[in-house]
Amino acid sequence: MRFSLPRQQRLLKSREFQNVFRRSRRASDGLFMVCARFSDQPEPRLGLAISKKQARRAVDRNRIKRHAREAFRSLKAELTAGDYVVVNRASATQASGSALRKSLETHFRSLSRKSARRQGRDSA
RNA sequence: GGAGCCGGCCGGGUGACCGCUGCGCCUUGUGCGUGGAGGAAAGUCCGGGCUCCUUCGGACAGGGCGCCAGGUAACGCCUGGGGGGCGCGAGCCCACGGAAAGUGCAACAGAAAAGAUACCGCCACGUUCGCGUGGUAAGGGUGAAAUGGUGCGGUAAGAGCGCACCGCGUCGCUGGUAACAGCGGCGGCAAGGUAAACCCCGCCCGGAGCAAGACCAAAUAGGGGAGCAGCGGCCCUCGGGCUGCAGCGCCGGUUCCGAGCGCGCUCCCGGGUAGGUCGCUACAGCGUCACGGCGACGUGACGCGCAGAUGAAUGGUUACCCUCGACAGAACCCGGCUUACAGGCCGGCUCCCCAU
RNA sequence: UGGGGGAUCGUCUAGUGGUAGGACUACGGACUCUGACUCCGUCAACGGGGGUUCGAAUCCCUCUCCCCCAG
Repeated sequence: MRFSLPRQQRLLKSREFQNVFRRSRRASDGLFMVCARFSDQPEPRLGLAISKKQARRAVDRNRIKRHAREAFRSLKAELTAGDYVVVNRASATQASGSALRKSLETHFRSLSRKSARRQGRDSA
């Protein structure tokens, strides 16, 4: 099932998050920062780092996480393999659902494109 | 028709496709079926269950509660009643025990802030006409609060000084389980306020919290050095073991005592690690009916199975409809309280206006 | 998720029921030829709401915000 998002394609351990944060490409705006570390694993994987500091209410955190998962799931097929971590900024709490989706999709695509260019240059 | 009071309830709906997650099933596949947030899941303000800590007993601290009766596992909650206050009313609100056990406090103002006194006054006497002495607390004035209130009598002026009514205290009777109420007698104004000041009285309370705690597997370690090690008995492989007293420690997050428990002790150095399972949802459970009760609630019968994640699940896209959707997301579980909340529904009741 | 602590001038703080005090800063003045130092003065606060009390920063209830601890 191409559009599914099982737990194997999620980042769960603290070590895995540290691994991404240590060396990663980043894209950000007022709503999110997305970090990506590319590797030769078969599928792209998603990690969520939705902080309580930036989204105080549980409802807001859950909403942001749902939109992040959904955006990743729908775009997964066209993304380069690697680990992606989504970090929320303060204004994401007030943003509408469609704005969150749009921002996330932009970040995922641009990071994926950068990696494709880099890999092309390396092979050439 | 308008204004208002009380109680209860709902919290977008129906499909399609793509996803997440618990459980079940089998033909184990990216399969099928089925379940999947709240009335507050929130704040963590109370009360319990559960788990561990030796919750053992007592004393003293400390904390909480506070009209009466009942409900409940328990409560600071709820129900009914009493008293007080607000409202025309339906109704609403109240930390509502004790000031005659003791201690403290009351700034400023005021004569005086609690067994003390007299500023302006009033009255009598004296007078050098300035005032002095004595009586008095009705009037003025201060203050948040001033030694019962109103009226009549009384008097030099006054005063519970006397009387009536009210208030207060006390005794009795009646009603009520009680809080309390009513009636009657007596007392004769004493006993001011403040207890969300200390306190007294009565009742209650051990502490920590599922990151509690239990289990499984793996790995690592089962060390090294220094100092000090009372008295007695027994065993024996002569180095230890068991045991009594003494001693030391714990006595569990307040302390002490008793009981109890543990024991070679103290210091220094070194090594070492984190995965999984259970706890985890079936119980003070939910619904309907009947019975008891004014009610909270209880009892019985029948029916139902209703989230259990662990970076943490309920979403996305789309179609249609409507009154265009508030506050807000379970994390061990219940009972309350408090706070937030678009809009709407149902039932009962009060007041005002109009018509008949 | 659970537990604990806190909120007073712009900043750091004192204040256990009776006029909110101090230091630094800011502003004004004095001193100086000018500046610094020093001295004098001024401005400025009890997180919000409710209750108890004659009177609340202080006592009680409630809400909001901030910080810390436990993986």
